[in-house]
Amino acid sequence: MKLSTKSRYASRALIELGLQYGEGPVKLKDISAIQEISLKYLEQVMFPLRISGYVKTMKGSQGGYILARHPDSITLLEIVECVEGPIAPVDCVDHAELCDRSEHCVTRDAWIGLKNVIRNELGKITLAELVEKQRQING
Amino acid sequence: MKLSTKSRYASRALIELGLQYGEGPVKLKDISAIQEISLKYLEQVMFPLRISGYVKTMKGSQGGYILARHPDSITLLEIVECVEGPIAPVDCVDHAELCDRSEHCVTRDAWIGLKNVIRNELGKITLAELVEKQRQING
DNA sequence: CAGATATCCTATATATTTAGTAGAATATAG
DNA sequence: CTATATTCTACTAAATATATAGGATATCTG
Repeated sequence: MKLSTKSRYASRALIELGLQYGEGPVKLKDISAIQEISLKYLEQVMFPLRISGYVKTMKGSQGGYILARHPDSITLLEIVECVEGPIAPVDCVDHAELCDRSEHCVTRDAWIGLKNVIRNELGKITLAELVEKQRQING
Repeated sequence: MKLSTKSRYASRALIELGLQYGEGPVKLKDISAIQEISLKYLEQVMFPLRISGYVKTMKGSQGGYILARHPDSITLLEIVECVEGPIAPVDCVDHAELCDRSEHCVTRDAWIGLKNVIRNELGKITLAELVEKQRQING
């Protein structure tokens, strides 16, 4: 039951973008330095976030990343599922056909319940909240 | 955010033991056949459950496994954490010292909240409930 | 006591996933 | 034109997951 570094890096990167929301593009190089994340790896982590429309980019000098949506409208669930794929503690939860016993499996029902509480919890946390907390910490 | 096969196999194996609770030992060979789990792998999965006192074993002919505790007193959380180790979506949740920024990390707070809802959900589900549902399915 | 059986213990193997690294191509500001 | 930043593709090392294998040990039964 671990999140990969992709979720963690993506969350922290988007918080950095949130801190600069409305103030022009932020370079990955800067995020990489502040958050101590490999630049090259961060580029890959950001890729699906761009494809899914959470961030926009501008190439070239003075380019960088900006949030494509208001921080209020982005949840931690969206970030995690975007970079990590759909959250499901067991594959059969989303794909019953993977296992013969899915139709009459009591544990599967438990895993479905688990999936729901995880998604519900992460869905309640918005990027805006995280950014605001970060602002208070930064002072 | 995946559970390993250990959690899934352990849960299903303990349900089988629960179905026979009070009726003598159950052989892994039988569980292996019913649940379609490799016998040799199942032996390894059961090991920590014995060490932690969830099951007792009897060697030799007519031997096998029995629950060492009443199904009412065993939760899915205990089973999962026994075979898989403590549940924490990110390592820093249980070990703040792993990361310099733990003290002032807003994402870590979110991961702690996530850990809590996961453990709470799994902690509410008892083996007895799962066994009872399985009985109804078996007819 | 002998033999069948089932667990116990340790070692090894394979496949997949994770977490990066590397380098060249593309686009843009100045 | 040049420096800069993203884009795209490929590759790799390490860790983890998922087993398989074989022999040792203990126990019931005849």
